[in-house]
Amino acid sequence: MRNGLSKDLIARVLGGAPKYTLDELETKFPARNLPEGAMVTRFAPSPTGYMHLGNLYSFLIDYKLAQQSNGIFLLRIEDTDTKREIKEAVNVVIKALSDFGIKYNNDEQYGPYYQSQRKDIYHSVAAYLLEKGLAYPCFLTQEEMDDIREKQGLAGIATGIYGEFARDRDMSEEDIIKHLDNGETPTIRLYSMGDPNKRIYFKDFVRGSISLPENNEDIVLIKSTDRLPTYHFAHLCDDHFMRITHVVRGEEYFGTVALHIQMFRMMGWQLPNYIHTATLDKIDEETGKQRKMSKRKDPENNIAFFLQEGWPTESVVEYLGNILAPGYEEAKLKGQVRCFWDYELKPKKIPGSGSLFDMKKLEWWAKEYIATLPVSELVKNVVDWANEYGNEDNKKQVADVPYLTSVLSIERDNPKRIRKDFITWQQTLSEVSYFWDFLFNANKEYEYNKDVLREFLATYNANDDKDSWWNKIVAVAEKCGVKPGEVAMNLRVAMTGRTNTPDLYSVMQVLGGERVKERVNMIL
RNA sequence: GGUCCCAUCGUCUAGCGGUUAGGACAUCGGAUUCUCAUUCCGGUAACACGGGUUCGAUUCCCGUUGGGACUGCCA
Repeated sequence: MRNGLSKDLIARVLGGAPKYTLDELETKFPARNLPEGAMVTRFAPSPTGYMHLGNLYSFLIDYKLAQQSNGIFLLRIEDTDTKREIKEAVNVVIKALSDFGIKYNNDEQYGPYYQSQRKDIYHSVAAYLLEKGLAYPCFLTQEEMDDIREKQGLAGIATGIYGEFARDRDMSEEDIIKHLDNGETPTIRLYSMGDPNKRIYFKDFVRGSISLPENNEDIVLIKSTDRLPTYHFAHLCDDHFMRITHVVRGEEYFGTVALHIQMFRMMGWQLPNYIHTATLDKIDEETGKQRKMSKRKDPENNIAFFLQEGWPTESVVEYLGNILAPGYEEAKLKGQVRCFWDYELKPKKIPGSGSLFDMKKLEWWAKEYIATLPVSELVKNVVDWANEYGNEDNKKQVADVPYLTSVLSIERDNPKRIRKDFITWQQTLSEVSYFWDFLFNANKEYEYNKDVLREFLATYNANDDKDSWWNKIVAVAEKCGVKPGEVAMNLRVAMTGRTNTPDLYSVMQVLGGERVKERVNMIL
């Protein structure tokens, strides 16, 4: 602790007098009146214009915890990095939440929810700290700090502004005034009294009891460039005054917990519960090693990728849900729960080690999910996808909804035996492309038995039921001296250009008599 | 370099001192009177290593190795 600054000096240092006292803030943002056990969580992304899988993983946990405890889930925009701000980026965040069916409840009383609009709050808390001698203005320039870091690096000691390197820690009011008169804007730094030789103990919901060395860095609380708070200070102020009970964040924040605990204790505020999640990884193609998913290298790390390719968002939720709530899949297979939102997530079970993202397993979830959909829902999803993300061909495919419906209805009547070859909305359309003449490619390579095709045409009647249709195939086979399967295969290739298709009779019914004849004649 | 986290089949995991180490995905076989898909049946496949503690370690402790995160006026 150092000498506290006078009120006038605080106002000069902060660029204005604080608007609130601590007591006023406590009254303005009172403890929430919620039932026992209700969790208040928040998703707090910085708006970069890009939402990655880690974000999704994180807000799924946040939302789930609030949902299952009858708590509250908030969205807070961490837009304090003015250098990196990107227009429209907030919309990307909001769209991501809504695409995945997540609703947030930003009740007005605890707002605003943009950190850039909460300056009064941060400055009021900073003023309190300045007054108590728990923080101080620091006039170190970027160059000076770079020098310090370099020297520390050379000496092999921890980098940062601490101890003897914290030049302005105990600067007198007179000197502070001199710097101010000189037109300099200070950063506000924490006056750290931590001793790295001592340890700080805490409980993480995922990792259990942990201890870390105390923090002795005089970290920046308020930046000089824009007078906005750093992450650490915003976390302190916002998670306290928004009355967040459970802070879910990536493991990259794990090392800063000692600092955060130090700050909460300094304020005499109740510490939130921490849940530090592990990374989502993949195997690096160049090195063959496991590594965190990367924005630059991995297109599938971008949530938008899954929307563009038409993955059912529900299946992505199921897949990630099973990772963050191990046991979910088993419960679902046993019929104990219908979907992820019915399954209780136990914070202690959230994995503490990185998971490899497994596209094959996602595909399985997607197939399973689509197979449970009524045809009308399938059609709706495919149509919506095509209109938003599809190419011109896709849009033409979905123009005739009744026809699309009959195409997608094939082999869907028996709930126990629904085909599972649809993975994404996009892939669904390409899977059935041969049903549209403008996409149909007659197969010229195949060595047709043209006698078979001629014989078939001679007796074909589009109105035949399945049995009569099959009986005719058998008859053609006998007449031509081949197996019925060969007749079917000749027809299949002629109809679709492919050797693998769903039930041939159904395909031909949907195609219709005219098209069937037309396509056979194209070969003959 | 410093600090911290993690470690069961290829992948995601169950296990909480005594189990034939279980499930799912993937993979490989077999069955299902038209291919494929589906469905059903079956198989291959794991406790990183070394020390302890214990009558007994996958499980508890220590070390090694391996992987990861952090080390910014970014979050």
